[in-house]
This record gives sequence, structure tokens and C-alpha cells, in this order.
Amino acid sequence: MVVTEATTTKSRLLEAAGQEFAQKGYDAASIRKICDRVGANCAAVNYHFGSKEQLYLEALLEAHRCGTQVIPEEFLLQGTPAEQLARFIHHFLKNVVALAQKNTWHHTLMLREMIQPTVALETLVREAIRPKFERLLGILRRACPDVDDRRLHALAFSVIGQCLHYRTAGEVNRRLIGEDAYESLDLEFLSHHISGFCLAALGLAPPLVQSHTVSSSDVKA
Amino acid sequence: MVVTEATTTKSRLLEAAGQEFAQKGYDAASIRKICDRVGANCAAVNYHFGSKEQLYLEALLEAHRCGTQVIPEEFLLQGTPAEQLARFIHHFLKNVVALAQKNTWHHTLMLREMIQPTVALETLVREAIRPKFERLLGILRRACPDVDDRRLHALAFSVIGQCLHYRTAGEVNRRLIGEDAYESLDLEFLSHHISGFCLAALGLAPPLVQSHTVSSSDVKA
DNA sequence: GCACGTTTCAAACAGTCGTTTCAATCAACT
DNA sequence: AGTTGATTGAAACGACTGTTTGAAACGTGC
Repeated sequence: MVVTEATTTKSRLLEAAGQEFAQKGYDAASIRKICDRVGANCAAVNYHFGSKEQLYLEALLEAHRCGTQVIPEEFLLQGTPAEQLARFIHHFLKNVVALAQKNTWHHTLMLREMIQPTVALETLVREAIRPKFERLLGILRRACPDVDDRRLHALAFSVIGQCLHYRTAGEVNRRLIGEDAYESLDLEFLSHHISGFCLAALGLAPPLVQSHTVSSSDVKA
Repeated sequence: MVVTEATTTKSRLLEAAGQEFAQKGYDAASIRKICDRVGANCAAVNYHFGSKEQLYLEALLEAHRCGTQVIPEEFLLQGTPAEQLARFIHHFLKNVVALAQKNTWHHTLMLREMIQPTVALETLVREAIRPKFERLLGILRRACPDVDDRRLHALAFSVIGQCLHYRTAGEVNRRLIGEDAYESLDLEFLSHHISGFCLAALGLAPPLVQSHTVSSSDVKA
């Protein structure tokens, strides 16, 4: 599929590079294929970007520039801490995990960088990830004012880990429970589930499910 | 570092291939470097394994053969469902996430396959992952007998997601909260944290932290 | 029309990749 | 010793990689 829009060759290369890198990874992606996709000569990459590594870096920056639509601070701060957390989780699932819009390469590329870091990770964390992380820490701090930093960090990772799992291990999950069952785990359900799970753990909502009582001594049937 | 044990060339190749594939990924790893590490000729790979892809596949099988020490069923079934879940989480963190033993390539390679699947994923899921997953489902089913399958799956993913996050996003986490703070999240602390978090969410333990009460109308200070 | 800097192009560069070939080596058995 | 089959070795294969080169093509200002 050859993309030939009325934009510049450089921007078209960046777009194609983002898709190719996201899909195949840095090593497996080739600049010849990237150039072919936009109908450009393979020398164009070195002319516009200098090298393959620079192209990858610029694609990564483009990814977190386009992929991270920042929520207005004031929208996020509305309501109780519990509501703020639920809103954060919903937004995180919707945008970062991006279950619905599978054709965007931006978050896929950032995920790749997270999992197998290159020299670009430092910048990515500083520019894109840390701001969001600090917001989550703020919400959790307001929700549980008395916890120390260590517990606070672990709480944040518990929230993020649950969300990201559907991205990082999506293909495994799909095979574990079957195609149909996995598709039924849509944004709405997962958003409610993870919110309820976390809020219950924090004592900000009733337990997710009615289980055996804690006190009863049921040592297995 | 050249490894020259008294084992066969084939097994030494497999070991070196596992390390190389785990460290660099399938594409970036080269069979010449693998052979160099064990002092073998690069034709040895094609002689013993047929192709690079077959070598990768066998390394992956070796990984889940050596890396998954199955817990005796009867040890896992002791105590209440809550205790079983805590024990599962502890074991999962200890072995799969392997925070302590960083020099083993087995789980790194399997993680890679999970995140960036090849044709080998099907086998890996069937042989290594699903059995453990079914055990977790069993525990959760005993802990919450009344939930439907959809909720059950989401619960299992919440447990696994929290644990795996320290593997998949370890480097990002480290940079987000700092080296020292991340090192303080050791196996014991994380095991207790995630267990407490999940059990509280299920109503099998008191909330992790004392937060603002649910009923109070604190609309933000 | 002419010269200018920018952009594109085909071609070749040196290097690495996975794989193949075939001769040399080795251990084991008659 | 001699033969057989399994294993290793150096070298080359064709295909691909990222990168460089130098000449065309382009639009723009004089």
C-alpha cells in the first residue's frame, strides 16, 4: 500500500517509519521498506534524518507528541479522589492501552521502547511518562494521605500494571481465554472492573465481589 | 566470554542461543555471535538445528522446560483460598518475575515471546502458561464462587498484570521513582503488597490503607 | 535565460546476515 | 588396519543491511 499524500516527503517518511518500527521493531524494520511505502528513494532517510537511529528517535518523539493528548488538569481534579482515580483509569485504558483504535502506531512504539529500552527511553520517560505518573501519584496521595512513598509507588504500579497488561500480554490473554471471551472485555467493562478493584483495595468502595468472609475458617472443601 | 563446558556442542549452542535471543531479540541476535560464544563454527547451528528459526524455537521450549518448576498441586491447595492466592502471588513474583535472579534468560525469553509473538506462542501458551493460568482461575473460583467467567478472567488478569508489570516495565519504573526507591520494592514487600491489594479488593482482607471513608462527601479540599 | 540551493534519483559501497558446500576430522565397529 | 557414520572446519554463496556518492530534477530569485 503506497501512501502518497500532499504532505512533505519528510513527514510521510516519519509516519511510515513509525508504523514500521511499531510493527516490526527497530532491527527488523528496514529503511528501504519504509521508503518504498511512501514512494521515496532510500537515500531520502539519510538526507532528511541523517541515519536510521535518528529516524527512530524522531519517530519516537512524534509518537509521544501525537499520542499523549493531555487531559486538562481541572477536568482531572473534579470530584472525590475516588472519582478522580476512576477517571484516570478510564482515560489511561482508552488512550494508552487503546483497545479500540488498533491502527495507531504511537502507543505501540512507546510500549516497545518501554519494554526493550534504547538510549531514547530517558527522554521518553521525562517528557511523556513521568508527567502522567505524577498525576496518578497526586490522586493516590489525596486518596490515601497517610501512606509512605514506598507504598504509594507500589499502589501506582498496581494501577498501571493492571491496565498495561491488556497491551503487553494481549496476544497471550486472547489465547488463554479464547477470542470471544477476550473481545467481551471491552473498554467499559475493564474500566469499571479495574476502578472497582483498586477502589475496593483502598477501602474507597465495597469489595468487588461477595466472597467468603474473612473470619470463617473454610480450609477448602 | 567463551563458555566451554564438557557438555555437547548442541546443548552449549542452545544455552548461548537462549541468552543471546533473550538479550537482543530474534532479529538482532546473530547465529555467528552465538557460535562464537561457545567456540563453534557457524555451520553448527544449521547442522544441529536446521535453521535459525528452529534454534529459536528449541531455545524457547528449553526456556519453559527449565524455567517453570511446577509447584506440587497439594502444596498450592493448602489453607483458605485467600492463603492460596497469596501463595500463588508470592511464587509468581519469585519465579516468573525473578527479581532476584536476573541472570537467567529463561523467563526473559518467554516474556519476549509474550510481548512480540511469533509462531511459537501457541505452543508456549499451551505448554507453559495455560497450566499456571488454570491454577489461578481455580483459586479465584474458590475464593469467589459466585462470579461469572468474564469477571473471573478480569480478576486473573488483574493479579497477573500487577506482578508482570515489574518485569515488562522494570526499566521505566526504575527511572520513574529512582534507583534506590525501586530497589526497596523487594520480593517480600511486593508479595505482601499485591496479595493485600487483591485480597482487599475481593473482600477477603481489610483494605490496604485507611483512606477517606466512602460515604463522606469530600469533594476535594 | 541563468545561477542558486534544495530535493530526488539510480547506483554502488562495505558490511553482515542465514545458509550451503565439501573436505577434514573424529569415534566406533568389523 | 579399514570402513562407516557422525561431527566439525574454512570458505564461499546470494541476499540483504545502512550508508554514501554524484549527477540529475526541481522550484526560486535575479
